[in-house]
Amino acid sequence: MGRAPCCEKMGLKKGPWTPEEDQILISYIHKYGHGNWRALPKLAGLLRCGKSCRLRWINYLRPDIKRGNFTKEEEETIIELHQMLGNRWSAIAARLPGRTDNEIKNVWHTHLKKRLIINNNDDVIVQKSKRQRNHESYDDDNNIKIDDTKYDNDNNSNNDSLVVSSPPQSSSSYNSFISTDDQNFSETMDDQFWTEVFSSESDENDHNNHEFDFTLTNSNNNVDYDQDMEFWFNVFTRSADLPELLL
DNA sequence: AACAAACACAACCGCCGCAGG
DNA sequence: GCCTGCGGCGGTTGTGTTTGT
Repeated sequence: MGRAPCCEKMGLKKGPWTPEEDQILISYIHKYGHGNWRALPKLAGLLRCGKSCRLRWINYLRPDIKRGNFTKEEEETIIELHQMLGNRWSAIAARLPGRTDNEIKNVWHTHLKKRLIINNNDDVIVQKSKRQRNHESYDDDNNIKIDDTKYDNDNNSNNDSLVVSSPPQSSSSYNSFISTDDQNFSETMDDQFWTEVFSSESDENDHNNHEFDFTLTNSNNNVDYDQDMEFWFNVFTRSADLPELLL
């Protein structure tokens, strides 16, 4: 038997904090600080355990917490740091001023993880949520349609994800399983950089399900596959200026 | 409009490492 | 060296909200 949970003690309250409790905690910490979390609730007159007080203060009440949605830059930083540090949320939070480990963890699990997965073959998988799968998605900035995807049936029989194979190191073409609306696709790609879209094929019985193989070339006509994960993430989430990525 | 499914996020749980006795 | 208490951390859950059917 492990140690009993601290909040199971008689009379200690659990669940969401009330504004009154918040105010008591804030006032106490402003006056006396939080030297001893275990003793704090009793001294402050709160029917909470020390852990609960600490969590509430660190994750919600602290004055230096930045509220609101994560910016694109913050999300990219999280992805980068997660590549380096793994699930060390507190270490990641330390590099994102105003954000808490809990918040970052939540964002990762609810947004980022579902959008970006590296499988055993080092393939980059951009996975769509079930809700996303039911809708057509457009990037507000460039109008690229990112729906109508062809899903990888071998690995994802439930059609949950879009698999992008690792770029070949010596081949002159990069085969992608990207499927998109060909008209939107060609309109948004700068011909100077994205010079060719070829061998497109579509299922005659399903006109919403197109598949393209395409070649990526930069302005010097040099194929450039050697991009890091962030690049591919940006490409498939349409969160960056695509042609500039190839410069 | 009602219900179900999916999402978002605050909060809890349990483990671990460290410090002090 | 061992035990205990505490803070900190990461995983998980609970619940309110949003979106889809």
